[in-house]
Amino acid sequence: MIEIYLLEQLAAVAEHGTLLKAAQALYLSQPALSRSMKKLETKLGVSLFDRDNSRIALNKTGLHAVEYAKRILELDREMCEGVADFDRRQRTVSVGACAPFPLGELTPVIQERYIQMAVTTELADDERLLSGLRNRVYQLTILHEKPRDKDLFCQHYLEEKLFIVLPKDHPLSDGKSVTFDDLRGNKVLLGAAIGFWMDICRRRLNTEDLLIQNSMEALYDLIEASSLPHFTSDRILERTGSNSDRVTIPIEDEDAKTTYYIACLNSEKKKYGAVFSAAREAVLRNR
Amino acid sequence: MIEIYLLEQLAAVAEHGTLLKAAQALYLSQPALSRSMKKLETKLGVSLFDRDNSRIALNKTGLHAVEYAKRILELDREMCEGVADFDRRQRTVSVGACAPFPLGELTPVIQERYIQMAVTTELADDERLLSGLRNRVYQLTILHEKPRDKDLFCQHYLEEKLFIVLPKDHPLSDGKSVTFDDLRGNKVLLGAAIGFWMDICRRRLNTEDLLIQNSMEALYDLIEASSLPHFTSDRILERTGSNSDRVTIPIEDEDAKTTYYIACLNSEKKKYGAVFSAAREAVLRNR
DNA sequence: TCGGATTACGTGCACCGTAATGATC
DNA sequence: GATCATTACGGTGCACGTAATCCGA
Repeated sequence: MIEIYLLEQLAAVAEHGTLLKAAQALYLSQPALSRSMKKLETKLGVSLFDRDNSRIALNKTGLHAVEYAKRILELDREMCEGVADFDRRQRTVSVGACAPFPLGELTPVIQERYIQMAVTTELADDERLLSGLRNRVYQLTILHEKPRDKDLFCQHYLEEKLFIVLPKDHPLSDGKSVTFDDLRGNKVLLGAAIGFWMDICRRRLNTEDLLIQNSMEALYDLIEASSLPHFTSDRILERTGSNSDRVTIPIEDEDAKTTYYIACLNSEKKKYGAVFSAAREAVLRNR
Repeated sequence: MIEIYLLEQLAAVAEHGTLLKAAQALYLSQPALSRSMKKLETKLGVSLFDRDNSRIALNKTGLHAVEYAKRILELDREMCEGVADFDRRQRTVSVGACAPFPLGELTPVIQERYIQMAVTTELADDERLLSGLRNRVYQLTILHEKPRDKDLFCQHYLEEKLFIVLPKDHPLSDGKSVTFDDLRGNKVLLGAAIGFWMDICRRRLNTEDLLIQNSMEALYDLIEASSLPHFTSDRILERTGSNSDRVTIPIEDEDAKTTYYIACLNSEKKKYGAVFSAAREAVLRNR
């Protein structure tokens, strides 16, 4: 068996052309390299260099050996990274969600159950969520539609309904409820990270009316500083309460209401059982 | 970088289940293995085993690492063999031929020119000879037809004519020459290793009349001990002379005469230039 | 004379073995 | 008590460095 350090040295010699330069690059003395290359030759039982008493050059066999060396070194590197990466993934729960609110609800539940685990969260569209589950990019996902796939385990989580927040003097502020069609033509402030709600807004309102803010800071500042409408939801209102300076009106369209589901691969159902039961309990407590 | 010896030890532990058994298999002490596995873990920065204070078992990350280890070890082994093999091929000329006589002529010529080279020879049919040239199974071939391929270099070598050797009292022994058709119905002794001549014999004579001998010893014994006809050629007669107890008659059919060609890949024409010129000289000397 | 490879010699570290200890069945 | 892993300690081989030599442009 040829040890890795010999292959590294061989690769360095191939790269730098002379023993001296290779030795410098490896922080090694020339004699050490010279001996290593000799050792390699005796171990392999072939000569790898044309020796000119004052200069060495890889011969054909040497070049062939270098190709092997590179492949082995590459694989060795890949192992170092790959194993660490695999280990990290073992200790990480990656949650993909279609919307921010249920993600914010679920994350602490997971953290609590899997103390030693790292939890990473991400918003993504439905397609990426489902493919991510299969690719093991996500271990858990929050969806707003029940997936049909037999290989996924899916549990009902919670509901969310959209509201619009208007200034008191807004023409629509009188009604008990509004529709997306009523809102059409009004500029609306909204955050960028709202998941699938963005699709709904894009479909039901005019694109040019959507004042999308990448930073939540900016969004809150603009809400505060302007009299522009913005969205909220029953779930958010439960948390923060409504602003008495404004009027908060439900949106009555069907697609302003959604049901969230938690899903994972059937094969990992047991592994995340604690999450599912904790989520179920949390929902019941909330009623 | 992870050294090979650590990977070998890891693979052994994976294979044998316990440190003790693995250590025995590796002719190593348990403590040495124990330390090595710890070293591996610190080098990779992950834990590879579930330690039960009295028993260790690979965890998921460990199993993952073992897969890498196996691949690297396999590649390392492949390198050891592959490089030696490559080197051997560099120093070997493999000659494929369609018939034994020109092969016997050419081989010493090559040996003489390439002292340090090993020469291996082989009889094969035309198809294998041509594909073998391209696959680098053969570096040189002796053919009895000029190949059409543009990527092959081909040089005229020598001619050979077939003769039949008959007992003096044989009905055909009077004539100046015979044809295959004349011979049809007569049993004939012949060796198995006669290359493409066997095809000719099969085509022009009855299969059941061909008394094929795998061993040349057996063939010569049978020729000596019987009065059965057998083949020879002008080339062989030049060497051995004719037997005065028998009658040696030329076969006049066109396919009892052949011309041999030496061929190699165009790309290797220079490499074997010495062979081609030596062959040309040998032919001229012979005239 | 300088760049570059090899030889000779001494050194330290890293890997190994033996012995002892710990832990589990 | 048997099996198996770990810790402690002492030994040794081997890969390294320094110094010296050799060779060719």
